[in-house]
Amino acid sequence: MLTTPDVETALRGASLRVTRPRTAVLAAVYAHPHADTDSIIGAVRASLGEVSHQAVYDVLRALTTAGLVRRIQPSGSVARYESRVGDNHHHVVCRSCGAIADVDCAVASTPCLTASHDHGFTIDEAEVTYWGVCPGCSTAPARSS
Amino acid sequence: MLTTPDVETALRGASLRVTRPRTAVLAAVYAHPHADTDSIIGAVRASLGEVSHQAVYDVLRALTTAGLVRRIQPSGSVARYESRVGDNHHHVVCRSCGAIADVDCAVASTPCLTASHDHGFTIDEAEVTYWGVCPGCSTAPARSS
DNA sequence: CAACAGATCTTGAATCATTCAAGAAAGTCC
DNA sequence: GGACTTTCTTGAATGATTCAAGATCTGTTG
Repeated sequence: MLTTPDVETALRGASLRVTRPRTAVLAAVYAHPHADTDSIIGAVRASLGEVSHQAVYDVLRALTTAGLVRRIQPSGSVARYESRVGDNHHHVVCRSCGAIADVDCAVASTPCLTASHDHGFTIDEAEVTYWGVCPGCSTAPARSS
Repeated sequence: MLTTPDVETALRGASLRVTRPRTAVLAAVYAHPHADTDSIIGAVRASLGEVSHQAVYDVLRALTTAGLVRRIQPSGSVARYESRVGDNHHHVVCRSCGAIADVDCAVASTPCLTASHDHGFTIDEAEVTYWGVCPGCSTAPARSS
């Protein structure tokens, strides 16, 4: 569990002003990895009372820009946020229910960055998304059938 | 260049009915790799005259389901489609202008699939997205500055 | 070749995540 | 404590994508 002072320290460390919405949003991202914006809004409101969705969007963008959280968005999904940053890990996404789990890359640090200079691009990150079916959905038949 | 008969053969091969919108959409995807839906609608209308956007959406979904085209959607981008399927290749995306280029995976066929059974997921695909800056944007300063 | 059945296209509206804008409120620095 | 700037609130707008109902066309059978 992350304490409020921890969160405040993280914010100040990133030269961000410390406000109630910000501490609550950052704490929510830590508490609910891979949560979408709507879930985060819900979590923030549960701890602070009413907070505008716009504030949450703004805060998430500020935190993402500052590098305190990472935004991920698998195809067909809304934006999701996580607090694990800087440790080159990847994600498995369930094709059936959309669940996301972390996966430490088997290969060293930056795996497929080997394809580096193709087409003259200057590549700075390789993002890997594994697609499959989660344990829950592989036993239970797909809801849609 | 792909001829109309080629496209029709591809459609029939996938057990899809051959209609004008479908041949035009499939040809457009072949002609404009990584085009977004709106561009495809434009290309289709250029060759057929008026076609409803709904038809294009339907066709793209049918083609995607049939495996004739692949849908890709990097974070923050709208859906894009490409005709290269079945050859495990990946993409480089320019952070500045959103340009997309193909990258053949340096590693064998299914690169990072090594992380396979983490969390009990049954993984069937590993999708890699390289993020960087394209040649054009790396020389010219970012438009936004 | 004609007719049938079902898939596919057209039209028009709705959804929903995200963003824009303007003013009020709060945080930081002096 | 006060001024200045950033951030939050409120309310509306945007835009890709989807839903729905009816008309039309394709592939197939008689």
